[in-house]
Amino acid sequence: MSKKINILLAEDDENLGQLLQTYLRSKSFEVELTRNGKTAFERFNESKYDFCIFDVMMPIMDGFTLAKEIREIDRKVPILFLTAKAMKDDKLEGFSIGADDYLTKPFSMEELVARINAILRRIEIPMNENDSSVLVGKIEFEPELRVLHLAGGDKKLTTKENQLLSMLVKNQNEILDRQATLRAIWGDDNYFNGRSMDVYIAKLRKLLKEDPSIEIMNIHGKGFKFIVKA
Amino acid sequence: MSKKINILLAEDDENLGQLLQTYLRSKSFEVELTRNGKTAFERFNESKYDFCIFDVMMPIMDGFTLAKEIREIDRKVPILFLTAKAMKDDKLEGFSIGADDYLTKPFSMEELVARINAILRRIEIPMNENDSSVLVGKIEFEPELRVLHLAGGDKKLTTKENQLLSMLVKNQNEILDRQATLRAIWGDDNYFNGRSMDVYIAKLRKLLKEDPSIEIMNIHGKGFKFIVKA
DNA sequence: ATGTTGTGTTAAAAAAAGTTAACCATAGAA
DNA sequence: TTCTATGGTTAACTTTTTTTAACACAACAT
Repeated sequence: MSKKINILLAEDDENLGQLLQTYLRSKSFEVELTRNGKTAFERFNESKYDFCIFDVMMPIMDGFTLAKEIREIDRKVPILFLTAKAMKDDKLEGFSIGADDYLTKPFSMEELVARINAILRRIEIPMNENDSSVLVGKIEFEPELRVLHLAGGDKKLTTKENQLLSMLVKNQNEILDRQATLRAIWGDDNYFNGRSMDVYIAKLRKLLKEDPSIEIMNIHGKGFKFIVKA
Repeated sequence: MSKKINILLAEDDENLGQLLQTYLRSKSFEVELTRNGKTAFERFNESKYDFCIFDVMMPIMDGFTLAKEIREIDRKVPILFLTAKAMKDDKLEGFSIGADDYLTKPFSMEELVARINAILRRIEIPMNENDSSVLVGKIEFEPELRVLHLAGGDKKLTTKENQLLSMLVKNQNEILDRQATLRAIWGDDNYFNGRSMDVYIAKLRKLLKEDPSIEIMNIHGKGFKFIVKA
């Protein structure tokens, strides 16, 4: 659905760094790993990150200093500290810089992800994709408004029609997995939901047949493929 | 000067509750104190709060349940838990509900305020708006006064019309969950209340139809989505 | 080929939502 | 007090949306 979240991770401990990167990637985050505050700051200025995770104690430039630097050029990007010391003063120093949270080592991966998600819920994730209007073949499709602009006039789509067409278009020229789609839209991939989906495929084919360059192709046993011929 | 932050505090311990309220007020927060989850939920639906602080263990309705209810109708308002138990499971349960932070008793007042500020830094505090007036499309809506300024003249809204429109507007462009809304406004989501809600949706559509850029869209089986077209 | 499973399609049934009006409770006016 | 205006609920009927059924056919396996 939404774009992947970009995380900038600064952790000098080789093992922990790798572990975090691997785990977070498995949770569908984009993770850039740096080994100290200096390089982290450089990376921050080169790319756009949605989230920062900094170890407090690092060589060359520590996490607090790094955060302070970053806050001067970006007062909103969320920062979460990892710290070995559980001292209260540290906590406060972190927050006064503008940290959003901190975790004391050792911590569980689940808790880290839970906290990241709690913070992310707050912020507006700027999506570049302007999916307010998509041109599919010759037909204009507005998923947000659930409208298809056909030659004969606008056609309002129902909830299910809209969801299914959205997924097809988003994965155009790729196989849209049958089971995954059923779970995504119907919540469960039982037999009847499957038949229901087939009914909607038929409806969409009928709606889109005014543009012969569009085809919803069935991949036997796999799913459907939305194709727009050149 | 920015407007005061409105905090909804739910704490059954008389002493701690008073203490927190007093301290937070001294820090220039507006604090509403409630003694259990049930009344807190009612208060939440009546007014607008920028921040929630909930004790986990409370009579009648506990903090987690309260948070779960609130998250269904407001997925953004920050929630911080106060808990006596330091059990890891509890932490996770809290975060998965969408908590932003938690503090284990006993905690220091300074740390509480530091954490509140850390979280508030993230969110857009809609302060400038004399939240007594919202512009929705071309139509001005004053939830506090329960008035819609229509082209033909002012229209006084009934309690239910006002509550429903408020919730729709507050969650505009997002799905307003049918069940959650029923629980929030009608207290219970039985069949008849559902039909009643549909009647009010019809009334609101009729009222708002003078602005064609406004649409109350039904998401079959889920709820309604208040949309203002560009 | 033959049987089995998956898909295409249309129609009927069921569920959800839209709409209008009748109904009911209650608070204030007469 | 009764009457009336108001807000809210229930009822009745309509339309829309979704699911299930039915039957035909295609794809695949044996």
